Parts: sequence; structure tokens; C-alpha cells
Amino acid sequence: MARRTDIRLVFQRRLLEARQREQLSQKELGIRAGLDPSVASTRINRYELGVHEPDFASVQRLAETLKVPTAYLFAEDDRLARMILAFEQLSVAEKEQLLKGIEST
Amino acid sequence: MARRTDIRLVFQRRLLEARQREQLSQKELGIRAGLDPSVASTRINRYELGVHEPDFASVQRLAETLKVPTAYLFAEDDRLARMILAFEQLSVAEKEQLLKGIEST
DNA sequence: CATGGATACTGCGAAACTCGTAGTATCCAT
DNA sequence: ATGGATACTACGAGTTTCGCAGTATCCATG
Repeated sequence: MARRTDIRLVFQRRLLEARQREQLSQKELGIRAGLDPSVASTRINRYELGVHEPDFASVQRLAETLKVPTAYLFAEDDRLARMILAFEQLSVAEKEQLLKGIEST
Repeated sequence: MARRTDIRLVFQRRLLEARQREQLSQKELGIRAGLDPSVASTRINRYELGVHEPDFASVQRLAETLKVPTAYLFAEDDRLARMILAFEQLSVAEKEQLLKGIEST
């Protein structure tokens, strides 16, 4: 079986990249995600460096704040990551049409 | 902002569905994912019912065992979930072609 | 180059969580 | 109605993340 990259490294990288895309500091990201300003910097820093793991609810709040689907933060493959971002931009009709196309194989 | 479904519920549902697709018991899934047989049933049960949350590494092992990308287990939208499964079946060339199409909008 | 403000990062004990153990409950084929 | 497989759970022990109180680094400006 093809070994996947350690999901912790994946998460760290996706989190960093998405935060930089939004041009937010670690502290600002944490605050916008609902953390108390006094702990925002600390916690985001530890998540990004892989010191600690956030619980699922925190992951979802981070994803929302960064305007990406939660699944994006766990996309091992870069192509899948790109697809997830592109897919969410489509209308429902476009999504269905696309699915119809590739699920039929 | 459009409120997303609680990611914990999403994870529980995806885990259950994927396990049933593979026709595995909770215990068997746990064992195949590398858990000691004496704790496999307990732990998978708790993850599936949302009593506890697995750490990221465990999530990845479960995804591998269930033959889905880790991202799949966190797909809030059913269409995105289907897309993730369909996408991984494609060849690299097909993935690139697809991305070229939907990223250009 | 020196200073200061913003940003990134870390050690520590307290608090919160998941863990394994040892079960019980439910389902269902015979 | 019984046994075996499957699903589920209470509880204390162990492990992890938490907030706090910092230090370190970057870099713009005098």
C-alpha cells in the first residue's frame, strides 16, 4: 500500500498555507476563530508547529475562518487539495454535472 | 455565514458509512487499523458514536483501512464527499485535466 | 546601530480528555 | 431459548491539551 504522508504534517502545512493566503497572523487567526485573545497566538502556534493537536470543533472553526472546507486541511495529495478548493466555488448544478461525468466510469 | 454541520457528526457519519461499505465490524476495523484486538471494538465504537475523538494519526489509519482519503472523513458536503472518492480513482493525467477545467473559471 | 512593536515561539503545573479494563445490552441464526 | 457475534458503557488511570507567563526573532524607523 502506498504510504501516505503523515497527516499531522499535512495539517500543519495546509493550516499555514491557508493562513498566509488570508494574510493573517497566528494571533489574528485565533481571535477570528473565537479564541480568547490572550491565548490565540499560543494555540495557533502550537497547532501550526504540530506541538499539539486541536479537537475537531476547533479544526472546523479554523477552516471556516480560513474560508476552506474542513476536508481541505486533511488533503494528503496537493491535487486533491486544489480540487477541494475549486469544487466549492461551483454552483450546485455544476457540481452535479461534474460528478455525473466522473462517477460514471 | 452559512453554518456548517457540526464536524463531529460529519466524522461519525462518514466513518460509519465507510465501514459499512467495507462490510467490517467495529472490532474488525479496529484490528485492521492496528489496534490491539482487546480494545479495537471499544475504541471504534466510541469514535463512531462521538463519545471520544481519535487523534489525527488514528484518523489517518482508519481512512487507510477504509480505503478513503483522510479528507473524506471530514467532508461536510455530500457532493464533496462523492467528489473526493471519485477523484482518487482517476489517473494523474485525468486529475490534472479536470483541475485545468474547473480552476480556470 | 539601537529601539520598539509585532510576530513567532516555549516551559510549566492545572485542567480536560482519552485510554484500557471489565463488563452489560442487543441482535439474530439455529 | 441459547450461544456467539456485535454493539455499547461506567470508571479510575494515564495522557494530552490547556492557560499563563514569559523569551526569541523579525524588521521598520530614528
